[in-house]
Amino acid sequence: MNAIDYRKVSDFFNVFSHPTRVEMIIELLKGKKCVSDIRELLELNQPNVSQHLSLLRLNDIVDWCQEGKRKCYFLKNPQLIKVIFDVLKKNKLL
Amino acid sequence: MNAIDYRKVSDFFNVFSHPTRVEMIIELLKGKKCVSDIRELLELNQPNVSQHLSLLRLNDIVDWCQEGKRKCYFLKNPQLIKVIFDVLKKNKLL
DNA sequence: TAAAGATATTCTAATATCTGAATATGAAGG
DNA sequence: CCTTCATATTCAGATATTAGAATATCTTTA
Repeated sequence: MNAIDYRKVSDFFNVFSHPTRVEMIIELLKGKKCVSDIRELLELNQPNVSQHLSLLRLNDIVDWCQEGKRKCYFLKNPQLIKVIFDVLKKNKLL
Repeated sequence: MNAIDYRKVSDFFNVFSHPTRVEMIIELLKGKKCVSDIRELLELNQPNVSQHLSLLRLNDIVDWCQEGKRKCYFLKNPQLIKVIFDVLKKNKLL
């Protein structure tokens, strides 16, 4: 009973295991952004942005809302992300 | 100046992005263990354990000491790991 | 409803990662 | 030193992930 789901944990961390996604998440920590904002900020092509966002979506890290023609992405639980990144900062990992 | 090294961050998270390594780390959180202890606990073959441990070593998550014929592995910064996993627990991710 | 802009999906090639088998290295005891 | 036990490294095949091109799907507005 109450066995740890190691896969669930590793899937969560896997979201953060690519530099592009880390950068996306750090940008989203500053506030909601639409796909083309992210595309320009990170200087990536659109499908690449979209693919990484879809992984973030599937892992419940982000959600989005429609704003006109744009889809605006935001962190579902910014507090969680903030806490984790603060821990990294304290440990000189960020 | 002070640019974030996204690769460094993603490399750190990558360590935790495999269920076997998550399980290893959780076991090491309970205390120092030698390779064969880990092998038996996780029911893995020896090279596999060794490979995952080497990744943990290269990323400065663990260190080891010789005890007789055995190599005993331990977390370099258990406090950091503990804090991160506590955050996960609070968020029902663990 | 047609057109245009914004985003998503699919596909492919390149690359990275994982596993397990074989082999190598290193330590302790005789 | 030689043997044995413990661990590490190397290698090859299988699998997964990534970037980018081509294409499809929404959404809004005319």
